[in-house]
Amino acid sequence: MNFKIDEFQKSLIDWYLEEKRDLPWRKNNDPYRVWVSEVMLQQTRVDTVIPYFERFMEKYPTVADLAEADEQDLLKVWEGLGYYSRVRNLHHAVKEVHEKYGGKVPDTKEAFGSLKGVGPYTTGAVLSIAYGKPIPAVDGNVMRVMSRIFNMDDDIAKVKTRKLFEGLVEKVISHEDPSSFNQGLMELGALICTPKNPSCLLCPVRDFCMAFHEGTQNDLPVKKKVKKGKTVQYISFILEDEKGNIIVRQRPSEGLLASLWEFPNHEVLSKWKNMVTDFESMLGKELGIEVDVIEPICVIDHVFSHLTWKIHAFRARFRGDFVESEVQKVIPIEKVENYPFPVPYQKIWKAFKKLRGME
DNA sequence: GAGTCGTGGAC
DNA sequence: TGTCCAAGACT
Repeated sequence: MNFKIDEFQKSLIDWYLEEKRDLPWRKNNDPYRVWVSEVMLQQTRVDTVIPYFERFMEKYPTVADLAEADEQDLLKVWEGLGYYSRVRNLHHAVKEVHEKYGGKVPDTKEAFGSLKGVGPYTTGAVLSIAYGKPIPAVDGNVMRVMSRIFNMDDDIAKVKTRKLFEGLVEKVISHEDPSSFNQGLMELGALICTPKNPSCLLCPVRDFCMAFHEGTQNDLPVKKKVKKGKTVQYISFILEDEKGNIIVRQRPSEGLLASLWEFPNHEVLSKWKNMVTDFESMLGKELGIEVDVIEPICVIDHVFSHLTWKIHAFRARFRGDFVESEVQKVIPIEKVENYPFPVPYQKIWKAFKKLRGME
């Protein structure tokens, strides 16, 4: 097959300019705006991101606004979007841009690419879209599209393969319009060159595609399967006093769901005889209060990328002097939702409200 | 290089 | 219910 680069570029870019979706972050090319969208879109679907992006840009329209933001407020805006270190890293990086670059997002690979949370993909995406730089932006879409166009069976789960594709894109990227070229590859992957049942008959670069030529498009890309993680059981109490106050606590600042809030809980240990009574007495000693379980709320199965939680949630009442701290508080029931909670605890809270007839 | 780090939608 | 993800980065 005779692969003419300029014809390939034109076919892809013409198609993109004609068919691109009208998405909120495509309203203009403000580098900060593009940057925020790219961070939100990491491993996250477009439909999920849209409402979060709108709210985020309304609350933090500029670098200066975000630089001055409060960490807990940011987590609340990000609540439910997942991969919470993204927003912490973004905050850190934006503060650096604010202080070190006077609020102007740097336009070089070296400066922008060394910011926290900005990897090879985000570097290429932001610099090509916002500044028109011919730098590859290789994500899952691009690897799928390229592996089909060049009929390559390299395992796209490997870092080495991403680098291979970056080298390839460098050779074929348009220097006229790098933005439309990069976005065109991704848009093609999202709309036409889909993981399953690609719409090859509608594809603008079908004539350049070796996999279509060979009929191998359904076998590509090759990706090693990830093994699913183990299940860990937890027991959790929503603890109320007579006045309707609730105990909440903050998770550690590093690791899974860092700095988000939750209800008191503990992993169910195999040495326990009865998780309800064992946790009841353990919590009572730990917090210096009397704890009485009232009734079960629900059981939540929550699947993460690498493990599963099974949480047994109960209503309970507490009496005595609870000692508060920065990470462990008694708050009025109507203020619970001011705190950022991960989804499994949101579900428990919702079930609790229903049980108590609060909705 | 292999784990860690979320969530909800499609099939 | 199970599987595979979706515009990745960090350790």
